[in-house]
Amino acid sequence: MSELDKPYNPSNFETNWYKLWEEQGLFEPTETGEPFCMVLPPPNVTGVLHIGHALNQTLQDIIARYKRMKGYDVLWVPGTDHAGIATQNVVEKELAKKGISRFDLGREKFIDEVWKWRAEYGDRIVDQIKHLGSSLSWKHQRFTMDDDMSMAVKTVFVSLYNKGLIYKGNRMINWCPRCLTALSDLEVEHTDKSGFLWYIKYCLKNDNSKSIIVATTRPETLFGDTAVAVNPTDDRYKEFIGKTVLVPFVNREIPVIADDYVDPEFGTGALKITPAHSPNDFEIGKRFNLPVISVFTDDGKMNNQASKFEGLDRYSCRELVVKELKEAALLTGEEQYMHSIGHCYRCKTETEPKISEQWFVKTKEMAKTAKQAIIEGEARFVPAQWEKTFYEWMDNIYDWCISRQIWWGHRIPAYYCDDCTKVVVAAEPPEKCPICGGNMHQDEDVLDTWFSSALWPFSTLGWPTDTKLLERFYPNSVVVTGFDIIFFWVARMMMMGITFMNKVPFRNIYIHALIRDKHKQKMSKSKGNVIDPLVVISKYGADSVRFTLAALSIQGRDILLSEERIEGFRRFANKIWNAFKLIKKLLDGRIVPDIMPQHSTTTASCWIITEANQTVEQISYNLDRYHFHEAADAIYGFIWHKFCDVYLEIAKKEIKRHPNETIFTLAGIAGVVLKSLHPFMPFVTEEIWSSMREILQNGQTTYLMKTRFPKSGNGFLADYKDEHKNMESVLDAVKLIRSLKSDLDISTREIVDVKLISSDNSVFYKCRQYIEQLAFVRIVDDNLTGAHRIGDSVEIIIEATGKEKKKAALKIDKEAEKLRNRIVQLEKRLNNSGFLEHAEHSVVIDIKIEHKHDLEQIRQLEKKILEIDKL
RNA sequence: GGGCGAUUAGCUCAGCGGAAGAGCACCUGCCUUACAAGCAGGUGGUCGCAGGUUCGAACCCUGCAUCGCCCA
Repeated sequence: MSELDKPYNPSNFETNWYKLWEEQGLFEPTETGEPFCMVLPPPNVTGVLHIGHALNQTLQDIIARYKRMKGYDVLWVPGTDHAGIATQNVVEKELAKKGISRFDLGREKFIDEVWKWRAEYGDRIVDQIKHLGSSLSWKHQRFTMDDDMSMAVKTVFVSLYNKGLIYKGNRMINWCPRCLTALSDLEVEHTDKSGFLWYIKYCLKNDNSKSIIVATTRPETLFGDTAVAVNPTDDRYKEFIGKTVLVPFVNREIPVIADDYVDPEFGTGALKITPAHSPNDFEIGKRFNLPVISVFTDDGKMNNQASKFEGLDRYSCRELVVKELKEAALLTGEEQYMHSIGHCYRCKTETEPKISEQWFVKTKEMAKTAKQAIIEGEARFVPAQWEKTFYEWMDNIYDWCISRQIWWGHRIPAYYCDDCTKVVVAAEPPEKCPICGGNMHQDEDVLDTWFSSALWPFSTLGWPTDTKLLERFYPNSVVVTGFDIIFFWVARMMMMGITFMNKVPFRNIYIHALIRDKHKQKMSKSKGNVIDPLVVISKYGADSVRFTLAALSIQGRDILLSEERIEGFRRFANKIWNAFKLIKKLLDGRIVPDIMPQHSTTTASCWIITEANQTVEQISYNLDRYHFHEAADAIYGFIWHKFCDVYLEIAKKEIKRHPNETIFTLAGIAGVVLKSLHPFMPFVTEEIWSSMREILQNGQTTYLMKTRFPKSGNGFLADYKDEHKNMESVLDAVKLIRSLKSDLDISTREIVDVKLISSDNSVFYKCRQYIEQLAFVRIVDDNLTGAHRIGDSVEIIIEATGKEKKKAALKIDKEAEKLRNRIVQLEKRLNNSGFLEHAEHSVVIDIKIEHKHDLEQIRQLEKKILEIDKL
């Protein structure tokens, strides 16, 4: 028994197809056709597939399959990211369960543990990806810590260092006291939190009676204060400038300084200056040559600068300081205050600004070039609105802190001499110091994970080796990603790509939305509103999940996803399944002739071919510009409301009247449907294709995946304008009859007599069988008296009693009302000389035609109303 | 504080100068030989507010309001 004879159940076949496609090498590039390349944004090796991945990959897979079917040579590079901090955290947690810290193991053994972990769990997300149907070129799979990826990283580092674009410097960075590493600006998430603004009294040295009150959100940093600053124009504090005040608890003498930076409106207009713990204060400190006194240890505790508070963590210290200030009458106020606090993007711990010696990439020039490339159209954002955001960021970029004080990652290829100050930066470790011959030791730090992913579009293709792959597939065609990593990833790929390949890394940058729940809430485990792609795939099938994500992908809008939506599109999959069950039955094993008639002869065939032609055009047009929603909508509407609702219904009988014509059209359109749906729903379409192999493929074995995407206007698909118009008139009549029958309380399936009146009756006579079949009527020539309905091209009459007629007439009244309003509108325009003079000629003509048509219709309607009134 | 975006049917959104559309939801009939996971019919909107440009505005411009996101 073929699968098609059973009810639709995607779990019966999805996994098998993926295995087959992969085994047959259908995901790999073929070296024929125009090259088309994408790199998958590499998911974290520690990660599990979430719905965001599902969206990202669905869209890419639609592109990949579509392009393949269009004859492109598609390379879609898969891979995973070593995710430095995240992975290290995961493995450290595992070890902690056994009571072991990474310091117990030491660097080498710890790294071994991470590799072991990777060997065991690293393929988890890769397996999950396959459930989605993503047609990734697995033979080209990469991991950011592979040897050749490491070589690319080292080569880039050395080159940038030699160009002076990488330097080591002592600067203010963001520090995570839990991960114990520096972070880049981007890796700090700012969120508004409710805190307090405390007002603290700093007494004048030698004059306890006078004091200056500062406002601060961080009283625990006062041990690091080295000045109090006021605005030079602030009259309140003029007398204090240049004087000395005492830091509470430690009584350190610090100056009162005047600086424009201070906002007199904020707090008391006086600021405590702690250069070691605030970027702004650090700048002021530089201007005034203030000492920099750090009060925290690396793990966020108070150090020996905090006198008796030493050893407390930052938060308890804050509490205690406030309490004791209160007791000492140095706290003059306390108010609720919302302020923005930085958090580590990996562990959500509050970060600390910290002065530290780190490695940096000079980004200003590279950013300028990257921006220029977008301006000149070398690469293009879709939707274009992201350009502005991109420019904004590139204009305000700071140097990128790339060193991390962790162990898992690409170790910085810088070597220091044990005996002198020589530093060697090289891909290969130097044996001896080139100056003094001393031993060299490598920098302890590793690089920011994003440093290696910035090279992804060319490192995965073999760079720095000059490979065929690189030559063929760089620049990549498009990169598809979420807006949340435009800066983390896209911008850095742009900078690195241009610097090392002299070309942008990709021509198009498609930015997709974020997925939220149906209440517009972000999905999060703590809220319990996550949709697990693997769960919904097993419930509804990957095809339904994919189609849902594509259908909801409207440019520039967030996706509001719920299981109900997926369920809805599963109905669509089911509809398709059943439609093909019917097609198979209708074709009854007949092989479609090789030579198809060049011109269709029946009205219904011409109509459905025309509709299919237009649908294929719409899908191509919209996929080419990344309008996934519109493309999905076109195929959905065509299949359900044109092919199933109309053509298949007609075909049930038409196949007896015009067997050849109908078989050819049915099979032809069936092929078009499967092919144009395949990028969206690869599994069910391939399954149906295979079960109809004899019929649709003339007995040959081919994968649907390998067939060509339907082309509009290719001889089979064409616009049969006249017949299409005729069919629309027929469908108009059907709609009128169904509606009138419903108003007359005649059941849908009850066959009644109907009379059609039209200025050109030939169409309705030619197609009378369609009408009779679809509307369940008998078309008669007798002059019926009864209820009427008037449409655009035809008037219909069904016999009815007076009472029913009155009921049906209500509708006519309503229609007449609408029509009259419309005519008034049209006449207003036609009587407006401005309109006649300025409007485009064709518009005026259209309006005139419409007006004439409406007048004719209202005339008929009013005639009917008169007749009915006489009853 | 700076920037970006949104505001159209009950909900989610198309439309982005020629006069209001879809899907879902809802209501009413139907167990109809592919599908009740279905079929047929139907209800529903001064397109956020106020000005302006235009013969003509949901669409362009200017303000305002509300919401969301990013950056400081």
